[in-house]
Amino acid sequence: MVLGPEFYSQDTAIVARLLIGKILVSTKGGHRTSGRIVETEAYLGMEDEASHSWRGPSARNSVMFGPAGHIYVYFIYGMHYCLNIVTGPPEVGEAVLLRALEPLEGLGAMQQRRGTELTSSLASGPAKLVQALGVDISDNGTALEGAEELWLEDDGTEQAVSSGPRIGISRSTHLPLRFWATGSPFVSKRGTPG
DNA sequence: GCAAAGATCGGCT
DNA sequence: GCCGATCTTTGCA
Repeated sequence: MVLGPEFYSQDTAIVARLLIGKILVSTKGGHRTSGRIVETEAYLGMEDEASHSWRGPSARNSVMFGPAGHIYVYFIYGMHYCLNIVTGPPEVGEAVLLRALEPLEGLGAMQQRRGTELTSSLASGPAKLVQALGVDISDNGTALEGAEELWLEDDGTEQAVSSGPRIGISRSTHLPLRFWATGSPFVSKRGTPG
């Protein structure tokens, strides 16, 4: 089944945890590619100084203050995009960063886009999964439900989930808002724990 | 206006 | 484990 707004409107940390095991599907560029989400991070509103939204709405983060279930894509480090899903009520500006996928469909297209044949390197990082699925800034602000190029599915898989501090940030580092599929070899490297 | 940091990755030591 | 690539956004003058 395809997930709808009532799913994304829940508490952001809950959504981040529930997203582990769900399937992200892309048909961009005429290739069907998909992967199971194995790692996410929650980014909250003004109490979370690591979140783009903590100082309030701006030109870049405005999508975070829009409807839940929409996509927030941003450009970082001069060369990478990251993919987020807007969550919670619109006025607080919260979202979940997708950090890693286990590749399922369209391995050939992913290998071509990523320039590697190593399955464990195709989508094991936030910028990697964006590249593997052909996502770019044109997806910023689009809705997941009813989309023709990018959406999420639930195939009923039950997945054990671990949690811990987020990666690659310098503020609010103590918050345990990172979630990953316990024992999965497809999570991003810098987050070692099982 | 300018300077610095940033939710990263890949290559090299 | 460290470093450079590369450019947008933000903070401060």
